[in-house]
Amino acid sequence: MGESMTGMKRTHYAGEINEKLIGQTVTVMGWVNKQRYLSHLIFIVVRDRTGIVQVVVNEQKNAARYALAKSIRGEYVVAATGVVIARMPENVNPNMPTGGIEIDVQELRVLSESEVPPFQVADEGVALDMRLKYRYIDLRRPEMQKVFEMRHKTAQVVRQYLSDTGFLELETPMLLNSSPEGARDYLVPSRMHPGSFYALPQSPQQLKQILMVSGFDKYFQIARCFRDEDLRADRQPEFTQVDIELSFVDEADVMTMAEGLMAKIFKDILNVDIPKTFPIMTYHEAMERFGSDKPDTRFGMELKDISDLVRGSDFQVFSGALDAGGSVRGVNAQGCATMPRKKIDEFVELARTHKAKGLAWITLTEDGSVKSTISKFFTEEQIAEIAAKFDGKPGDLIFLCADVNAIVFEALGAVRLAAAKWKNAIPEGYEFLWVTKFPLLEYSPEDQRYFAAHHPFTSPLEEDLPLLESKPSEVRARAYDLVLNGFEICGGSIRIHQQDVQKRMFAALGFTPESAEEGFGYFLEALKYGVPPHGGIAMGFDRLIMIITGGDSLRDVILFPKVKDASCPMTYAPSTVADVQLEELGIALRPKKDDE
RNA sequence: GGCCCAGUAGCUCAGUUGGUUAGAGCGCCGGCCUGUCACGCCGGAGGUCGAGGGUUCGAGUCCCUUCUGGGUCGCCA
Repeated sequence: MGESMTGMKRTHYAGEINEKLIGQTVTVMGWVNKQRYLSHLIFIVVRDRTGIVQVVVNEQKNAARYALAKSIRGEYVVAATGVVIARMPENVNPNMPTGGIEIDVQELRVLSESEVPPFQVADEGVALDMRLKYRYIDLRRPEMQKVFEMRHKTAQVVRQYLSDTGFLELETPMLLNSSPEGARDYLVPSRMHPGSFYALPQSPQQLKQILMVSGFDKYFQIARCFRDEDLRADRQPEFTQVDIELSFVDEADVMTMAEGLMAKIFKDILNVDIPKTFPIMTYHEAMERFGSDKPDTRFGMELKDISDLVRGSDFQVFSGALDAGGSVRGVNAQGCATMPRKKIDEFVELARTHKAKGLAWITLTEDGSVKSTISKFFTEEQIAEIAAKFDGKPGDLIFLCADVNAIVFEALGAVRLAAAKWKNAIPEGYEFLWVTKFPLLEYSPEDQRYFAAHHPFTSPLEEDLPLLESKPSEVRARAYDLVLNGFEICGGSIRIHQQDVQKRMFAALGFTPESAEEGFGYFLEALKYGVPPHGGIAMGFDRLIMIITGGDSLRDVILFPKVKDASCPMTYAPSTVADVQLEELGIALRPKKDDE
């Protein structure tokens, strides 16, 4: 049920009604945020995307209209025409932007009725699955409207800035072909070619490089990307990145461009001035100091290597790790000496999830005494020496971990972050950091071969090129990540533009010329016809919006996000399809086995 | 695929050692109130305690299985 709006035309948004309009006749249209009945008066609060405004209905002025108003319920869509009037001083609501005025109704229509909604728009703390199932109601909340307005504005700033600095916004296809390496593809079957499949882009990587071959020189695209991998709070199967590529540039050129873009976004959207340039740290240094390639540098608690202090000790865990070529390192959780034993156990468990065998600790209590899990194996002097290495003070809690470096870094990196969160020691603000010179290749023991850490078109550092065949794991990449508050928000690299280097790269990855041709044929072909030196960067647009809006999940900044099993609670996608559709595509489904 | 946490009214939650008829706030329905605005007051409806099985004289509470959601490891060039 609902009336037509014929004859009525919206003149203002609810949030636009103000004292300047007093005496004017206006028409607002929107959702009923709240009704209040007071004997012969009814107050209806109308909400639209700009705000709310109160409409007054008086029984004595028109009984029929009053009866209609009385039937109105929450979330009905209504149209109201009336005169803007000033409220009597005692009736002003100072908590409401439009609290000084109200609309004295002359015409009221119900454009659409609403069932009682499953939750109230004003409710805080509604469970996520409810919000996602009824996302259209959830999105009516002013906070959500604000998030997506900011998302829009940020996209506008990106477009404006890049256009102004000579970039072209170009669209690449969504229907690509699957390529080896990398994440799982979302596949799209081809009706015209039964048995063949398109793949949705994981990123427009190869195509944007081809655009450089084509001479477009400076390209960008706000591109939807797809990866069929498991979800996380900061990972969705489809997401948006600002994809950028430039020709005739080196690392510094790309980084300067990205710094300018960030400065523009933070100024225009948040009115925050950020540094003109960001600090640069190598991957190696980031791991040594923070145990992470995306460290949150808003707080200290840096990792320290105490291998030399504990070498030759009777403590098997430490000496064993050292003998195996690993290290003993730790992190000083400053001010955490009061951490309850139960909480400490959780930290040990946290380290274990990151494959550490355990976690030792030294508590420097406020009264000057020292408690430690390793006191059996070390003298008081030795423990004092270790504590001194961490600049330990009474009230501190030092965590120690021994293993191969990769595990020590990862475990302590996680411990460092968790300790700072527990202690509430992470200050507000925005800390940017470039992390550079990532390893080019990573060895996979399972597959007994190297994989590209970034992608196979990332250029090695020129000085490391001779190691590509002899010591592949020591080759560093001309890659750079931009880290903001512990989130990787941009990643990019200078690409390989010389055919011979590209061939050596594929060889290092275990491809034969034939298998490389099979997997990347069209791309390798393109590289034969004049390739400018080029590089680029991709910005995780959703993550950036999440940080800008202060959210802690990507789901807060994506309209209709997927949940843990990659389904959509609102549309119920994915779904089965009719047999006839499968037949057209030449697809037969394998019958389910009993144990599935 | 592994591990951890949660699931009680439409929503958010409480529910003691396993013990009478499972509660609250908000919302919803009805009534009253001529300046409400988190309106107030009176009354009312609303429950397969996620599902299934088990232990027990007795299960929201204990055990097993399972489903749903969240977090995380693997995975994510």
